[in-house]
Amino acid sequence: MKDNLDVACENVHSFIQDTLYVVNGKWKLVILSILVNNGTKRFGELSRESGISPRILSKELHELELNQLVSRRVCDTKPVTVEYSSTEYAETLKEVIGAMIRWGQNHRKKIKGQ
Amino acid sequence: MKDNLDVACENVHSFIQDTLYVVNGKWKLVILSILVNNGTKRFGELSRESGISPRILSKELHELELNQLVSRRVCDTKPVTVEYSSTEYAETLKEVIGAMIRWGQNHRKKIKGQ
DNA sequence: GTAACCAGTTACAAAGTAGTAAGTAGTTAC
DNA sequence: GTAACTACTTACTACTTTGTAACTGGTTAC
Repeated sequence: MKDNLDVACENVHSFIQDTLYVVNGKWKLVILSILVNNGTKRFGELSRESGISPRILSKELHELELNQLVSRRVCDTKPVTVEYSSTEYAETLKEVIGAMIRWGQNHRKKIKGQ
Repeated sequence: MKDNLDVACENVHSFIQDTLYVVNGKWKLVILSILVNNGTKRFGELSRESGISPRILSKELHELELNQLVSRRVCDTKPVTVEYSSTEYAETLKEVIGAMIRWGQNHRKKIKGQ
């Protein structure tokens, strides 16, 4: 026991909680997966593509920025636009995001088959 | 773009949502990480070790059972005890759980260093 | 000046989530 | 019979999260 994951800590679950604290809610990992996979997006693009309403999107992006997972850049285009990108630190979440994408794909297959 | 994770789907984020739908909330991944890492636990043990109150724990275990991630076994001991184990299907979540544990560890290190 | 586009924000309502505290039910030890 | 242990369940409360709809403020095109 305890060695089936390459971690041998007694309170392994506290690390899970730390991670969940940062990427909590319905949307943060969705936003990050879009930015990490597809690159920079504007506010409106993100809202349309993810289906997140402006209010929520704005809040989530603020929180992601606080945790240095997303960076915001204002462009002086004719109607001002704002670009959001995933940071270098967000790249460290790729493993988590990738694992969740693969599990979701597999799970959908499993559910369909039943 | 789009090839930095080994998935090339337009709506990769919908798979994330599928996964989140199954392991949503503050506690499901914590419970699973305990069962996957430490093996079978009784109801009371799980409650004490995780700090989850009986009400919530009961609810979460029911939902995990519905999704075939946890199995319940009643033992006819003197005061009846109930054993909860992670299922084979839960093993497929190891990648997700492991990734989150490693990220949590790394993140805690990063926060401390700042 | 009116309409349109962008990036939000505000007010409000609804729904979901978590927690506490106490109770139930069955068995056992004294 | 009373207390204690197990595994829950119930009632109630409080808080958080999410959503909708409408509005702000700045710029441009007609």
